[in-house]
Amino acid sequence: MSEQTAPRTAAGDSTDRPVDRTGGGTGRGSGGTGRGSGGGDVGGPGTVGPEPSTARGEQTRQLILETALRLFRERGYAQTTMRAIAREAGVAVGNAYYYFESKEHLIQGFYRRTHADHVVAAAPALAAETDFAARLRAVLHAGIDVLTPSHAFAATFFKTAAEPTSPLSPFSAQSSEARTEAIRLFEEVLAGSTAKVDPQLRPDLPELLWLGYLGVILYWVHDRSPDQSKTRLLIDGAVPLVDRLVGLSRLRVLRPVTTQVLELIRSLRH
Amino acid sequence: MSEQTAPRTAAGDSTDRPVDRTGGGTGRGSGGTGRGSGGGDVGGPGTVGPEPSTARGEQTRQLILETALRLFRERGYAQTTMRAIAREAGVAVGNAYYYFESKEHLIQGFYRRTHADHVVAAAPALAAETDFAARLRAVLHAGIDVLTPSHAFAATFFKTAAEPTSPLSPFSAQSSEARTEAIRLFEEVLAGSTAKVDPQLRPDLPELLWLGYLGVILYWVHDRSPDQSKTRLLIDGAVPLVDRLVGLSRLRVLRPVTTQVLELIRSLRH
DNA sequence: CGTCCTTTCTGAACGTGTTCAACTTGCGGT
DNA sequence: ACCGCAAGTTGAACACGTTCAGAAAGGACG
Repeated sequence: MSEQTAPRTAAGDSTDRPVDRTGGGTGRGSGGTGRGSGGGDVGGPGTVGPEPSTARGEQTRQLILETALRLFRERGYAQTTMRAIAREAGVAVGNAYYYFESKEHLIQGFYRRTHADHVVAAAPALAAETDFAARLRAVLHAGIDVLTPSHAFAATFFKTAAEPTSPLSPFSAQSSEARTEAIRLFEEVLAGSTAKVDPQLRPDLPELLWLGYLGVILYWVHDRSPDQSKTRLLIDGAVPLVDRLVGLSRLRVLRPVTTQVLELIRSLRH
Repeated sequence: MSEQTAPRTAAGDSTDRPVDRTGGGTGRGSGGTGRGSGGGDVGGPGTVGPEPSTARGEQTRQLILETALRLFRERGYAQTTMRAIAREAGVAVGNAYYYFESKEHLIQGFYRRTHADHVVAAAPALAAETDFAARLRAVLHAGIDVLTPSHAFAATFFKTAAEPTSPLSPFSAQSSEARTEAIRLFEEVLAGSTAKVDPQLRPDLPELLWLGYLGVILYWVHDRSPDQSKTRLLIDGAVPLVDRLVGLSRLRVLRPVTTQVLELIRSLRH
């Protein structure tokens, strides 16, 4: 998809144009859904793509995104056509492309919302628990909880995230903001816990935990068991192991192994 | 892609038909490319999809596949259109669909060839070495060696393999044959080695090594370093760790952990 | 009111993967 | 020779994602 080059041959002419239909006037209520305007939240460089709003056009943007996500959930990603999204939202198909670079980019809206929900769902446990394993377990389960209603269609597009060239890849530059935010959640898992961690492991651990979370999601996507119950088994089984491993990393005897592993990981990161 | 439902609305009529062009007659030499015919190699159930050949039609099939793989390598997967494949192969576009269910299914031909090359490339080392780590390392490097010329375009479609609903997924029923074959390679790594493995781990180890290989490929796909040199680092760094881990699994003290991990994995497999 | 400008919005048109009804071939039977 | 008849082959047609030249809104300034 994203490696297209757009050949452009220019053949037809089509001189005449019907011209009619001056906007259907879809009513459009005024009251907002909260969400303070302000408009200064764009901030740092490298923010997400187009973001071309300076007025009530933001409403249109929301409307299109809302409609798209609803249809994705109702019919699935592939079954939802851009034409259908436009029709249901009461706009022209080109308008959707004014706000979103491509159909895939609509997914980023889904990511953002999902992450926000994840943070909310994890908050109570993070406020109450201090045990590392319990905190990690709660955060992982919260993530799957939030994702669960979307399993059927989420699976079909998480593949695009697996493509390296896609801007939706969790490793892409375009996702760096979302990635940092996600890692922060695991930083919090660690920070609020009583776990004693090898100091040389400490700075890298949140990112490693996030990578582990990606692994869980990868499994979840492929999980065909009812209610994805096996993913729950995976979490409950893996967390104690990770906990034990983190604890063991402080042992004198294992120090060399820890060092070796960390150095390998660091050399591979970039 | 593969979750399409094909709406079918039937609108246009188009009564007339030009009708002309009675086959271009592309010459087509007779000599075969070897490959004993027979036709009894279909064997077990669940073999790969259409497979509709009973004559020189097999030649057409080969021609189309050959052309497709060449174009993929020359221009990339997305840039190669089905029309271009058909044109270059000297057939109609519909003909390609007679032999291959979809554009994606052409990829399976690539998989098969790649795996065959992998086996060949790994053979010398497997014949010479007996050390487990050396054998594993050689097989992993051989896999990447074979894949390397295709890195640019392989990356763009390995994503489809990540989609659970795709028949190209390494976990799908349609891939079970390819999967079994790949695992056999790691079985051989183990069988020909002098390594002493915990007997409870032994039966599962080949599959786990194969999973590890998939992980290496996943990293390789995302590897943007020149010549994917980091993937080589990953292999050289991870193999000794795996080797040590396998060795440690026999220790009395670690027995419970080994058991626990194996039970988790078995419960997750299905 | 008119004139410029930017932002928003439109829908026909393009190239793509895929389908399908009809056509051509090759071959065994009579 | 003729008739089937299945395998092979064709290309127009379809729905889709995406693009683009331009129309409509909405200000700000005179």
